[in-house]
Amino acid sequence: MLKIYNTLTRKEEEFHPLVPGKVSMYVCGPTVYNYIHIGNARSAIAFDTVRRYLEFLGYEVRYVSNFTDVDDKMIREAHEENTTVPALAEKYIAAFMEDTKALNIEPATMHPRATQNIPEIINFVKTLIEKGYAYEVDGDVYYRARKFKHYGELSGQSLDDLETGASEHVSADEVQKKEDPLDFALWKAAKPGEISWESPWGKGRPGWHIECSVMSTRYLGKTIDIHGGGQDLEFPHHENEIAQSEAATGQKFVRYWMHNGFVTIGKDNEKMSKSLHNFITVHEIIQHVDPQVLRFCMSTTQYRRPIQYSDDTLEDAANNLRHIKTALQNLTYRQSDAVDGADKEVSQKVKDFDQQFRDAMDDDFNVQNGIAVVYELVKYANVYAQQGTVYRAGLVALTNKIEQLMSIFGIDLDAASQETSIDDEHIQKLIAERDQARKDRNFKRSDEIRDELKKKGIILEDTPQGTRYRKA
RNA sequence: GGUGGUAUAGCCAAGUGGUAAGGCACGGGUCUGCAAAACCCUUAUCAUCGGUUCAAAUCCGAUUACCACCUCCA
Repeated sequence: MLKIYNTLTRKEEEFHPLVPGKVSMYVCGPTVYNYIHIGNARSAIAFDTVRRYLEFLGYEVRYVSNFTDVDDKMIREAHEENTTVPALAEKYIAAFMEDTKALNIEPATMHPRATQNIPEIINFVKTLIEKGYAYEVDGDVYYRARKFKHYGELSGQSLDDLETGASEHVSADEVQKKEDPLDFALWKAAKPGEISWESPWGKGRPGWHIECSVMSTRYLGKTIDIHGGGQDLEFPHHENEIAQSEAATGQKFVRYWMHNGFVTIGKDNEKMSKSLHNFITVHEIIQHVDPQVLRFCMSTTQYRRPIQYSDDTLEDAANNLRHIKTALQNLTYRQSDAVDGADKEVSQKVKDFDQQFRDAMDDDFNVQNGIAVVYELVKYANVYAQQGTVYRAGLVALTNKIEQLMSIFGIDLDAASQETSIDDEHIQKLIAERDQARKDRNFKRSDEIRDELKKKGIILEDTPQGTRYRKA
C-alpha cells in the first residue's frame, strides 16, 4: 500500500486517488526567463520519478505542469535581452524541453502557459470578487487573505505571525492599496509599455499565484490528487493557491501536497537559487557531465531530502551507474553460451526482489531503499552470470527486471545490454592476433594489443568463455 | 521573533524500542599469464547532556550546530 507524506497534515497517509486507478497531478513549473538550473531539474526529476512509480503500479497518471510566461521577472529580462516577453518565453520553453529531454524527464500530459489562459484567469478573478474574497483598487485586484478561514494551514503559521513578516516587506505603494498586508495580488494593472491584456479592471496581467489555481482546475478538475513543487513554494504560493481555489469552487483543492527538498551547493550547503546567484544551469552542466548520471544521482535521492551538489556526489553516482550497466553487459555476454529452458529459482528470486522494491517505494517513495534492492538484484545477477551453466530465460528475466526497475528512476539501459559489435576489420584482426599470441604465451604482444585497443576505447576482458570486448 | 527540517563510519545513506541495510572510496583476498569485471572479507556504540525502560540511534526533556520558509525562487 503506497503511503505519501502530505505536507498539509504533516503525516504519511495511505494513497487513495479520487478516481480508482487514475491519478491527477499538478506540478508547478518554472518561470521561463532563464535556462533551468539544477534545482529546477531536481523538482522535475523528483516528480517525474513519482509519476513513473505510479505508472509502474498501474495508475493512469494525468500530469500537468505549467510555464509561468509572464511576470515581473519576464518583463525585466525581456527588456534586458532587448526582446519581447513572448519571444523570451519561446526561447526558454524550448530550452526547457531540450534540457528535460536530456534528463529523460517525460513530457507532462499538458504544459499549459499562463498567457494561454487569460480569459479563464479573468473569470476566476471575477468569481472571487463576486464571492467577496477579492477587491479591486486602481486596476489591481487583491485577495482578502483573512477572509479565507484556512489561510496559513499549509505553512503552519498563525495569521498574526505571517502579518509580522509580511508587513516588513510590502512596498509603500502596496500599503496604500491593500486592506491588509497579507492580501496578495490576483491581477496587476499594467505600467506604461508593459505587456497587458484587457480586463474588467483595465489593462493588466495576472498575478503569479492565480495561474496555477486556474490551470489545475481547468485541466484536472476542482479537486486534484497530488500537487507538487519545491519546498520554497509552500508559502506563499501554495497557501495562496488553496485560498483561491477553495474560495472559488467551495471544494477541497488538493488531496496530497508533496514538496521536494533543495539542491544545495558549496561548503555551507546553501540552497541553489536564482536569487543567491549560486546556480548552475542544466544547459551548461550537461556539456561536461553525462545527463544520465545527473538523472541517476537525483532520482535515487528521496524527494524530500536535500541533495548536496558536488563533484564527489556525481562521481559516486557515476560509479554506481557503471556498476549496474556492467551487470547488464555481463548478463548479455553469457547469452552466447546459455542453455535453453526455464530457471525456476531465478523466476522466484526476481519476484522476491520486485516485491522488496515495491515495499521500499511504497513508503513515501523511499528510493534509497529501492535502489538498494536493485544493487542486491545486480549482485545476484553477477553471480548468476558467472555460473558454469546459465539458462537463457534466467538471463532474460534478470535483464528485464533490472531494466524495468531502473526505468522508474528514469534510466534507460536497453542500449547498455546490447553487446557492442565491432565491424572494424582492423580491430577484429587485432583481437584475433591477440588470442593467438596468448595461446603462444607471447604476453608482451598480447598486452600491447590490449593497450592499443584501450586507447581506442575498447576494453578487452578474458573470461572462461573467451575474450570479451566492450566499449569504455 | 514565528514555522518547518536536518545531525548515523572517510563520503553518501537506510534504520521510529531489542545490541547498526546498502552504495562509493580505502585495505586484504579469490579468480586471471598479467589485467579487467565479478565475488568474498574488513571498517561506527548513531551531535551533546539528562530521563523513561529489562532493553533506545529509535520515546521524553534540555542543549548545540547547520539549512530552509516567513519577500521573487523548484
